[in-house]
Amino acid sequence: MSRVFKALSDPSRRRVLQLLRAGPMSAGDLADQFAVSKPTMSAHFAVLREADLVHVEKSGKSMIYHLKLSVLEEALMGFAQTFGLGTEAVSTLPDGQEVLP
Amino acid sequence: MSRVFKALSDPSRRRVLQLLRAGPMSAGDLADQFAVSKPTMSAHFAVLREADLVHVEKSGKSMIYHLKLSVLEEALMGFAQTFGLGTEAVSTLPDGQEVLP
DNA sequence: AATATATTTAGCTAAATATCTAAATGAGTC
DNA sequence: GACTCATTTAGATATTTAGCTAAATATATT
Repeated sequence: MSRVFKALSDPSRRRVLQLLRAGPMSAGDLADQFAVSKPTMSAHFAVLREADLVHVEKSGKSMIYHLKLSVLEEALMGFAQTFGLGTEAVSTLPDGQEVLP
Repeated sequence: MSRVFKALSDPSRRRVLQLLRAGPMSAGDLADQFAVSKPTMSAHFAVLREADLVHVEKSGKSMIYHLKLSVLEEALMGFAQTFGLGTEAVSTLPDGQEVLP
């Protein structure tokens, strides 16, 4: 849990996760989106791996990173729930309409 | 946002927030729940203040800390939402039953 | 086998963090 | 005003972090 929040405490790492939302991406393609050196990004990837927020698949000479959305969800929502957050029934019905008893 | 996640990345600080869920508490009473020195806890409190997760009220010679649940909620759920998390309509209806169109 | 490409590891610096003890500040109390 | 209690600040040290360049590793390609 600490590792997840630590991972999320850096804007670059949060952006990596956002990029991976759209689908798996190689380390190089990810790194190209950032202004820092590739070794620096590699270190960020390592932090995300240690937090188990991504999973890597080897493909030829590339490393393909995948977002582990379920892990993010579990950590974020699990923690939120310990504060009673995130589980209130929020209506998605048109305004004024209700589910009848 | 970074500051919030940084604040949440420490177990002691997360526990401080949990303790404050039950209601406001003084710095000393909070610190008594932990094995580290008071100055160390004071530093943790400062991190929580900088993340705007708590607010402090002076009372006599004590400092009373309050949880800012709304700030925690905004940060946590706001971030979750950028991943499509936390807003899925989770049915609270009896199994098999549905809202008709 | 030599070369090229993709990524990580090594080794470094600078800055931030967590911890401590001792000292300073602030607010009641005698 | 002197004393006590609650908390924070100062100063020291050890660890971690983010960043860099240069080197190493692994896989393809020629």
